[in-house]
Amino acid sequence: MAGSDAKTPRERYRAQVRAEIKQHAWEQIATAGASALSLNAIAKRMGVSGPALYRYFAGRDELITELVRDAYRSLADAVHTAAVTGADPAALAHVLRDWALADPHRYFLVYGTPVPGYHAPDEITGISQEIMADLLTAWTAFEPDPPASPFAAHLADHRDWAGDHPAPPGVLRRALAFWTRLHGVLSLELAGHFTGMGFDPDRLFRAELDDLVGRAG
Amino acid sequence: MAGSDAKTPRERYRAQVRAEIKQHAWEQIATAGASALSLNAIAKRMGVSGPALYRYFAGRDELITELVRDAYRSLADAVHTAAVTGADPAALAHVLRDWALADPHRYFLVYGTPVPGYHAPDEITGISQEIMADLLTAWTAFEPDPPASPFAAHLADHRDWAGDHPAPPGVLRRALAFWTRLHGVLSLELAGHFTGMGFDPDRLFRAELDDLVGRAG
DNA sequence: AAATTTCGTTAGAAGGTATCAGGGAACCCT
DNA sequence: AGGGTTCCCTGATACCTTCTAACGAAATTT
Repeated sequence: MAGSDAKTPRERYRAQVRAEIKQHAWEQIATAGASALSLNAIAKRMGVSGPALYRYFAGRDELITELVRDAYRSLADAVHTAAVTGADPAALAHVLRDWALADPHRYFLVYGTPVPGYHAPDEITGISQEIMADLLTAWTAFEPDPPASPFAAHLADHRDWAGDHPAPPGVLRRALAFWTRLHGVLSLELAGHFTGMGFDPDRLFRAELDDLVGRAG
Repeated sequence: MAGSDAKTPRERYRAQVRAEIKQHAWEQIATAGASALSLNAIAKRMGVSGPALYRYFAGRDELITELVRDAYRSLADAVHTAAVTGADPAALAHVLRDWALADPHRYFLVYGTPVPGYHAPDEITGISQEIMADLLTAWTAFEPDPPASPFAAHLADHRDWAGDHPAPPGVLRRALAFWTRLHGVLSLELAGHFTGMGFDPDRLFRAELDDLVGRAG
């Protein structure tokens, strides 16, 4: 967990209660989604009264923001763990898919419909860049210099999202397609848009992945 | 609008009020998203008291379900209008993109994070098949017999979603990729995940589209 | 030991969904 | 045209939600 090494007992207690609140929040989210998250219900389940939670989170929004951050962090860690052991893009794709299927609501918390007034803090864009960096590295190792294209050139001219990663234009293009295409399949699958269509979502995911890595889809 | 040809004055009045409620609902959704939709606020803006709306909709859920249905219908009509005038897949893609950009919250109502207990009624799956049929027809005209693949064969064996459309396996594969890839780009763009990344989302959309129709991406 | 900070409580405002009882208007039928 | 019926709207009510404010108790610091 994050920053549980506190000095004073008060801070330790505080961190522990915050963690407990978040855990209950995750359980609620996993059950009924983020929109059903209720501070009151969490308080009731913790055996304390509603307003008590406001000592630990400024409000529902701050709690959700923290959960989004944790979810991003969790995904970035999963991807990074695989990346440092030399995983190729296909392996990273399955890490992503496994992470998404493990808790669909968590995936939607990160990549789903944006909350009305919510705006991602800078820390989250930083985590997003971490994921992108691992993706770019894996793609560079897998296919050092993919064919260029006008759009790839455009990406090379607007590479804010790539940080200072030295990936060539073709790799930027590959990593971006990797992200958007797999998200397209995953989000539709998790949202249930494939149910009743008959085919196997896992095979679609693999087919799209095969397309990305150059094999026959 | 739908079904405004009623016999009795009572039914005409009823249909008109329902339409007015839905219009206010759309304004609210376009402003702050579906989660911010409030029956009370609609009633207030219409100059009537809260419970009055329950004569016209059983509750918030039924209103949202109706809005989802209307949104689906709107997209299907937009696609179909283009399809019957001989639009190719690229033109249909831009119809989809224009429809999505015209009201992002409406797009998320259809393809966004699913509502907790909500399950799509059969009518909606029917509309979804209409869209698919237009897609399959356009792809068949554009590329009558794309190369086969193991996954395309799987699709041909599980073609519930294609109704009785006679599209060959390769076309099924094309139409599915068309849907998932464009949704991947669009949903991430509309959710704001590209803001701050630097590149032009429209160019990414076109690049993915070029990839789909066989041109160099 | 005293002062201060922190915590959790109850009370309450503001707003939401949804149900119910009743009055009154509108419609339908005779 | 009048009588009966049906439908619509309102206000009251119950039960949620987030969130603020004020108070008392407990723990930490001085």
